[in-house]
Formats: sequence, structure tokens, C-alpha cells
Amino acid sequence: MDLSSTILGLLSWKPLSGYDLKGIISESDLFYWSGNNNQIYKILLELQQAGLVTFEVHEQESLPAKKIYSVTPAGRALLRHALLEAPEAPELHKTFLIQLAWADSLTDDEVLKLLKSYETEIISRLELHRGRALRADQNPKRSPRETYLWRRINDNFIEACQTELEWIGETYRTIQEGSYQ
Amino acid sequence: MDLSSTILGLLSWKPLSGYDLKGIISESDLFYWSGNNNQIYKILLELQQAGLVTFEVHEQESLPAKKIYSVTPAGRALLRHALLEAPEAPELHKTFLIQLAWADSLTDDEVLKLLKSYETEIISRLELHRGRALRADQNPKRSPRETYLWRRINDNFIEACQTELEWIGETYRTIQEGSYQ
DNA sequence: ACCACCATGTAAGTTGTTACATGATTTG
DNA sequence: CAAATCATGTAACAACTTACATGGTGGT
Repeated sequence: MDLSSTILGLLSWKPLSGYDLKGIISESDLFYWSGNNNQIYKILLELQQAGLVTFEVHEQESLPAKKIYSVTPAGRALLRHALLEAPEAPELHKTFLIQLAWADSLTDDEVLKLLKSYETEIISRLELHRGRALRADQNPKRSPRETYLWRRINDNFIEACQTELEWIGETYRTIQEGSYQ
Repeated sequence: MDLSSTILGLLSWKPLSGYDLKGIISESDLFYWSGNNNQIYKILLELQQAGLVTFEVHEQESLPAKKIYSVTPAGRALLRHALLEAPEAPELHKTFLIQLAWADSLTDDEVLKLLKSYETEIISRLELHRGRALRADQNPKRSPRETYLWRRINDNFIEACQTELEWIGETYRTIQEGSYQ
């Protein structure tokens, strides 16, 4: 699942403009790309030239015109193919753990302070995902199963946060007590 | 924590060649970069030109000579500075969840098959990290705290796998029973 | 007045990937 | 005899980021 398949997926849900896609991608954690113009507009052009998407220009009064993209049957076929590819294990980019890995030159106090501020960071992520569970009305809900899967995807992020918080707590206590000796 | 700080960290542990760094980085999940030559040798050159590392050429009989890099005091100072930067929340690249997000066009059976094969993938990751806990003799152990932190970093990956497996199990059962309706 | 939002796009740069080149030595 | 390991490095390309350009509308 790369960015173009993700865009195909989004468009298979409902027709969207490049600007819409940018907004959705840059706000989500699931679609982890930055959502910058350069990539999105370039991919849309490529998809369109490959006959996987088409667009209609929607003129608006007092606002710039927008190109609303939707998936062609060929696009749907390609997406389906991509969805059946063998799942890959997640890539976890936990830079904080790298920080800890080389923390030997830091004092206990400095390490504890880092753990606390990491905890704050994770808590705010957790709040974010919990909030997202409530206003999930803009999620795709084409079938009961899809509604369920989207809730489960959000749960996945919530559970990851909770596991991380437990890990932080245990690590913090042990260092504070010096009981690793 | 970017790749150059990571390399500084590795060299602050013990002097290493570019080839060593490449091996360590490409085998680890913690240091999530691919560990390709192009980046590593380029960064080593930059670090050296900035006076953050130095190298000694070690000639070997019947093997190519190697440049063994180590950190200078300036390099250590910069690393310490990087270690005290505000921790960032992890970036989770779970492409499988994106696959599920657009799985509406797949049958229940196809989704279940994907979940099973994702489970297999995660189990093998778990085994990998469990194994790594046993032969952790090549980890840095400059202090009891560092030994502890490296064990905890490995635990973090193990716990993430376990949480993922529980999530998979619950999702699988619910879809199999159709009890999301 | 200034900033944000809408909506498209481009330019310039950094980072990251795969593949190649060299060449001796060891392993299957 | 082919492949992998050791060890350095380069070339060509793909992916990604930040910033800019345009220009009207609406809010503080």
C-alpha cells in the first residue's frame, strides 16, 4: 500500500479534489504521508493519464474551480489487486527509543524528565484518537463491516498508545527506584 | 533523532567502520533506516569534515583496509544535545491498516485470509525480538542502567507485537462470527 | 491590515533506494 | 563454480519536504 493506492482507496470511497485529499491525508495518522501538494497533484496526474481516475471541473462562484476526481473501473480493479497483496509488518519509527538507546551520558533525572515529556506526548495522541472515535461520522460507512473495520483501525491506534503508556510507567518507576541494578 | 545522530550514538558506544554501521542499521528495527551505503558513507564524510568524528585506517592482510570511526569530544557534545531534545510521538507506518480501510470490495473470506497472513507476519516479528532478548550480548552495557534500557527497548517491540496479535484475534473472531452487525 | 481558507500548481532542495564497480577470501 | 562476506565507494533514480506563486473571500 503506497500513496497512489491510498489515493485510489480514498477516491473509491467518494469523489474528491486534490485539496480534499491533501486535507484528509495530512490530518490522519493512518495515512502517514505528509500530504504535500507536490506528491498529490503529481500522483493524480499520473493516475489520470493511466486511465485509473477521471475528473470533472466544478466551477464555483467566488471560489476557485476544483477538479473532482473519481475512480474508473480500471482503477477499482487495480485497487482490489493491491488490497489482496500480502500484508507487511508495520514499520515503527520510534525515535524516542533511539534517544533512550544512547542516553548513557544523561543523568537519571534527565532520563526521567524525557520519559515524562514522552508520556505527555503519547497522552495527547491518545486523546486525539479517542476524540476521533466520537466524531467518526465522516468515516466511510458503505457497509456494517466497513463501519466496524474503521472503528477497529482507530482502536488499533488507541491500544498502541495504551501499551506505550504502560511501558513508560514501568520504565519510569524502575529508573526512579534504581531497581534495575 | 535523525540518521546522523544515530550514527554518532553508535560510534559513541564503540568505534566502528562504515560497513559495521551498515550491518547494524540494516538489521535492527529500532534504527529503522535501510542502511544503504550511499547515506552512511556520505554522512560519515560530513561528520568527519565537521570535526565530530575521526577515523583510523586499519590495514588487514587478505581483506580490504577499513576506516574505523570514533567520536570526538565535539561529537559527544552534539550527541548529548540531541538526546535532550523534546521526545516526539512515534510514527507508525501500518500499511496493513490502510489495506483494511479500503477492504469493502473484498469478501469476508478474503479479509479473514489477510488477517491470518498478517498474524503470521507479526508472529515472526515477535519471535525475532524474543530471540534478540536472548543473544543481547552484543548490546551496549556500559552501565547497569544502559543494560536495563536496552532490554526495555526490546520489550517495547515485543509488547507492540503482543498488542497487535490481540487486536488481530479480536478482529478476526468478530468478522468470522459476523457479530459487528 | 493581517491572517486563514479555498484551490490549483511549480521550483528547489533533501533524503532515501536500488543497483553497480572493485577485488580478494571463504563457504556451499 | 557460484555465491556470500568483507570493505569501500559512485551513479541514477525515486520519494518526500518546504516554500513559493496566484487570487478571491471572510474573519478578528
